[in-house]
Amino acid sequence: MTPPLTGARLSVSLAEIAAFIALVEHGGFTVAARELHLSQPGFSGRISRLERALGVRLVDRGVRRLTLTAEGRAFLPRARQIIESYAAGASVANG
Amino acid sequence: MTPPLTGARLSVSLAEIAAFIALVEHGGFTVAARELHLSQPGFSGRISRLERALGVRLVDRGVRRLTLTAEGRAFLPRARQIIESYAAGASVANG
DNA sequence: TGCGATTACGTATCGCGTAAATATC
DNA sequence: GATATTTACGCGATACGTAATCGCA
Repeated sequence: MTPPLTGARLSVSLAEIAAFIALVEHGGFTVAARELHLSQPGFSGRISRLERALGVRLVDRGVRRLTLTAEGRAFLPRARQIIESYAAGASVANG
Repeated sequence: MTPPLTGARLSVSLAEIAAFIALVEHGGFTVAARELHLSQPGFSGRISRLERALGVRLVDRGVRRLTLTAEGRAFLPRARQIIESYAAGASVANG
């Protein structure tokens, strides 16, 4: 019925998951934030909230080139699935 | 990159999507609310916010037996996919 | 009339922006 | 020393619970 969700919270919003994808695709907080029309601290907050909800670090900070943790790499395809499913559901819902 | 998302908002939380699934599985607001340890108005709010974010009605109110709208039926399998993907991603993330 | 869902409303929490601080190279 | 991210902090918005109301059979 309801899957295990080992320690993870459901308080996550799709905006936070989309932010993580954007972060990876743009290769940095600054660019991704600009792309999402968000301030840098606001964007950083979204990533932090996602990590806190998952109880795990997704990205390695302080490196010139952005790198994901092992958990981040593992989570990325799932994140894409989530957004894809939602987009499909939304388009089916309102035409 | 970022899918179309026709009019739908990303402000949706997974808790709201899970609420929709619980509503269907338990067949009513009252039971589903109790099952999620939420007050009835709180639960009703979650469903309303999801509908507002999608810009579409998911359930037919005022009917003795709970019935979904066509959009609700279409959205349901996507909702399940979303929660499934998140559960998979979360378990992969923190073991 | 009775049960189920919504509305009203107060409160606590959250989310984001501006400004300041910190860290890495 | 410059660029990139986090922290501090304040304000506006959101989410939930309690209480009251509405609606349908």
